[in-house]
Amino acid sequence: MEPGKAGVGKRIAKGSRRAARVAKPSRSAKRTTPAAKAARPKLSSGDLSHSLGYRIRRAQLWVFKDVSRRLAAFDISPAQFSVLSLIEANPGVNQLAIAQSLSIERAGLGRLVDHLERRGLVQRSASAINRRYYVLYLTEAGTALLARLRPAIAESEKTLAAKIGPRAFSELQRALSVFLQDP
Amino acid sequence: MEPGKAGVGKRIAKGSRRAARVAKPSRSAKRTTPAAKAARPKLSSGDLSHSLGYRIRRAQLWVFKDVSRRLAAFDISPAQFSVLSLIEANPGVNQLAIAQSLSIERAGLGRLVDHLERRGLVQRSASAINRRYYVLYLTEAGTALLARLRPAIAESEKTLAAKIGPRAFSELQRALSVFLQDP
DNA sequence: TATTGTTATACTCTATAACTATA
DNA sequence: TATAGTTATAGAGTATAACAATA
Repeated sequence: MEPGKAGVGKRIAKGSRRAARVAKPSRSAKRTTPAAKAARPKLSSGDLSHSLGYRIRRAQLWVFKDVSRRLAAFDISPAQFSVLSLIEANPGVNQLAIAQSLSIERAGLGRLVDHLERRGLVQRSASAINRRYYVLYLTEAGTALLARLRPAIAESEKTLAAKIGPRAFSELQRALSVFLQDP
Repeated sequence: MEPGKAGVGKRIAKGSRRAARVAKPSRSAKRTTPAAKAARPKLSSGDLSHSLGYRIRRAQLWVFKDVSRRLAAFDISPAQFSVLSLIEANPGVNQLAIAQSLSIERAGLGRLVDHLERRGLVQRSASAINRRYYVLYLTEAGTALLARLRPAIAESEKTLAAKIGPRAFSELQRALSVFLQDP
């Protein structure tokens, strides 16, 4: 069958009014279902659930959702936490080294550090020996915040370990350690 | 130390010319380093490498990079592959069921299905019994493409298994299976 | 009134590319 | 010529919010 055949691609504009957007504040949405969601017949996941990529994505969704929720109490994202941790472990690093270590684009990392600097968590100063570099340090505020973030991360892991069992948790940690080497 | 003190936040506009953007086509960039990248001293990852979230992200980077590269040969993303797989395993599903099963927003899924429909891989037709529904089926082209995608995924997993060892691979699969249950 | 799907908006990530300043 | 960093841009993904059609 060729692409674009047999009724495929019809979809007559079902609601083509636009540009209304009056921002009516009342009638606050609740478009996520309360119940009647459990009453739906579950989908077969087919081969998908056997694929490693799918499983890793499920794991990431689970773990990141919980970690993000806990870090959000400090207005910090997982990526920001990683950067703070790396700066603390390597005082005076430059931005490119962090970007490469975390597999983040240097442009994106620059914006991220901008934000941390504006919040007074990171000090960015020009290197004396090579003026192309910015060297990064945690401020006292950054060090203090990081000390409060770590227990939040630990709480998250403890919760997961309790949910899946400490044995399964440590096996998971061990199995994932193969990815810590170079990419 | 308060935020915004002691030289923090200075950053004197180091290159404030903008709006040049002439799109000179020659001199094609090569801004990623050829060598001299191995010569850099490696960063200490500090506590970060012990955190589960960090390990899962490393794993995801590794696996998705390889899978994406292989699927890109068919101009398909991992998310599109998942949707095609789910439609094949559940002919006649509606969009919301897929979105919930994959933890994708329904708005984003709509755009994704739009794309697959335009390529003639998915047929989207109105349900006869409930006219709010679109029911989704793979076209013959979609079925045929999926049959060619699966070996690409299998190749990727085989490559990883060879790299880390079949024992480590199956332990990884088993350890990750705890996330297949409900979130 | 609740549900399915679409559209719009915004914000983040990612990936490129071009540019400045420096080496 | 190569490197560190910034800026701009475009594409995805995510998260809301509003809306139409339908139940």
